[in-house]
Amino acid sequence: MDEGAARRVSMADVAHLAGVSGQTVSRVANDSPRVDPATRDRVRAAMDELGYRPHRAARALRTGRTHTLGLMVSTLASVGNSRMLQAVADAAAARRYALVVVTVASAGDVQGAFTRLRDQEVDGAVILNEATALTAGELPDDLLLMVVDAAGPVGPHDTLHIDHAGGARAAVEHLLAFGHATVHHLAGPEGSFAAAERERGWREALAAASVPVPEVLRGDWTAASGHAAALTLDPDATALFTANDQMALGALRALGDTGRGVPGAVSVVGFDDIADAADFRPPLTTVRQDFDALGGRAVETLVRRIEAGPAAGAAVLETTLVVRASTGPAPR
Amino acid sequence: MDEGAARRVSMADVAHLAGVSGQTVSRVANDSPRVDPATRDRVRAAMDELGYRPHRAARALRTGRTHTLGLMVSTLASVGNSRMLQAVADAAAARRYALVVVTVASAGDVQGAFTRLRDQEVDGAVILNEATALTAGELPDDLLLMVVDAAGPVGPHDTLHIDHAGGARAAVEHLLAFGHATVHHLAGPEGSFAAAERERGWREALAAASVPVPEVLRGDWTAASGHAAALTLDPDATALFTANDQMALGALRALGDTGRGVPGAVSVVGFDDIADAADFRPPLTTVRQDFDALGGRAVETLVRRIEAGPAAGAAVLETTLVVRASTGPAPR
DNA sequence: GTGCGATATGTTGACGTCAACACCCTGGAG
DNA sequence: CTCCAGGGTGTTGACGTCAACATATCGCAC
Repeated sequence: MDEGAARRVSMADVAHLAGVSGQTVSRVANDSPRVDPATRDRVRAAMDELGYRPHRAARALRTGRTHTLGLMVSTLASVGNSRMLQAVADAAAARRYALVVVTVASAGDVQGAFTRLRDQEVDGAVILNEATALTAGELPDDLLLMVVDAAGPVGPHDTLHIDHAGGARAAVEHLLAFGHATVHHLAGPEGSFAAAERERGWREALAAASVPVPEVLRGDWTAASGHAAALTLDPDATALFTANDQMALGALRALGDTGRGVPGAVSVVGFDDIADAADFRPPLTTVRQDFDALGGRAVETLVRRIEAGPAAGAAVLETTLVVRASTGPAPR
Repeated sequence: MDEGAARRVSMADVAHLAGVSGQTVSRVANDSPRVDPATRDRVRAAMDELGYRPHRAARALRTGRTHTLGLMVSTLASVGNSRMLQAVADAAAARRYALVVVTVASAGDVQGAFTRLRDQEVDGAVILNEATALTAGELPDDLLLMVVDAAGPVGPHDTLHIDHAGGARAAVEHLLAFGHATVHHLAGPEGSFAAAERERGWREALAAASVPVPEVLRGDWTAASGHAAALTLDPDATALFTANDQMALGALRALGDTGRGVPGAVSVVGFDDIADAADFRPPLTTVRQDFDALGGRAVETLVRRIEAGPAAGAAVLETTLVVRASTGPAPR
């Protein structure tokens, strides 16, 4: 009776022990209501006794669904992306979906990344549109996608994004309220939706206040690029809005090294509110985006599509301004 | 002939088009040598024409292997963990393995996390032993694991870790060479292997130099905890080794706020060399660990075990000291 | 007592793949 | 000419699950 090799426990084993058919075990495993409570208990007991766990692959083969989500991201080096990943991972786990991560090394690798998603047989995927600058034409329509950081519904896909522009406006208005003549901007890389939106919000706020619009500085989200860009900042500038916190870190160093105190000489506002921002010197005033809500919402929408069906839409999440010590009145 | 619903392309379809049996298609798909080159070309052409992709689930069902790796991690909020994830994801992708991420929310959730890994039917998993403080007793032996940051082979499992102690020694020796009377230490949380090892290296280096060992400060890897701990630093301290860069960031702020210049009054060394460290104020001297090598090595070993077989071992990777501007001579 | 609906359970087969085995050829040795 | 080796290919069946259909049982209305 006792087989040498430990064989996997299958439904048939459970069925045999519980004295029912395999189909009934299947029904119990899938919470079908069509099972007598007494039978259900008996089957459950047999499952526990044998340590039964359903076989994902077999289930996937039969049903065509893998109960797996994908996450496509360009890099995990940026803190924002890491936070998103964590949020998406948690949200997926809460819904008992697995999460596979696909990184897209270069812009030319986007189609390869989609192929990898298809190979994984994911039921759906969250696309972090950061730096990959996807156009509708690049998005396949044979995959169920939730595109984070795209302007509106892209083809048949849902989209979701933070209100980058609104957050940027709030940052600029905060600075203008301190009496600064204008606000300079250290933008993110070209081709990034988030960078473009934040820049747009900055422009709008300046325009609304009828204030001159300085030339834009540009970085690539890294602290190093922020440092380099800030070294070229107009000597007369008194207020700087950087498109993310890490570039703000670099800017703070550049300003410090050139003898311009923050916020004494120059006020600085970042974007993201990464965990470290409160410990920058000085602690950074920044625009907080709620990564957990973003990731949760993305997964929620995706799962609803998987399990229910169509209805593409777009959603926008609000930001909040977190005021710390890097902003103050304009020097007189 | 033309079915309404788009049905998946299977081996049978390819076989039919190429005029061979399904088995021959299978052989081509798996690079079996037992196929006539002409036949192989014909099958390949048919695959391309139909857009055939093998069905992972069916393959997994048949072979019992999913070609999927797991990564278990406590949190992705720390930059080090994110970097590891990225490295592991890239290494797995290079070997055409999928990667599923499992986060373990609390210490009590460890077994739940293993269950999730089993449910995913992973062929093997990389365990980042950060903060979860796994003991051998907690590690299941029905999963193939590669434990990163464990002392030696754990049960049947391979292990791998950075030479934390060696890196710490190098940091301390660097500071002592500047003439500091001793070096204080801001350690990581209790129960963390990395934190314990770094602390050990610090102690060893002090002992080797016959220098007094100050009381240890302790944080939880976050910048905020580093700030709080550093506020309690001995006023006479002139050198501080923090167990990671993010705590160093907090410490830099605390020192700055209490009027102690770095490196004028106090020299500081971190650990990790995160991307931002070069833009701290001042740029941080730190111990670099090569996350890419670590992740690559972990995956490489794991895959070899999966595809070849046993032979548990342990490996240690070296660190390098990166000297920047946060360290200097002891004040006289 | 008959008929019928509702509920509970069982039977069959197929999802796509690949291992094991069976078979057919070709060519060379004896 | 026979036999055999070995390469190339086909046939069969099973992995574990679940949808569809079939069957059994019960209660109740007529």
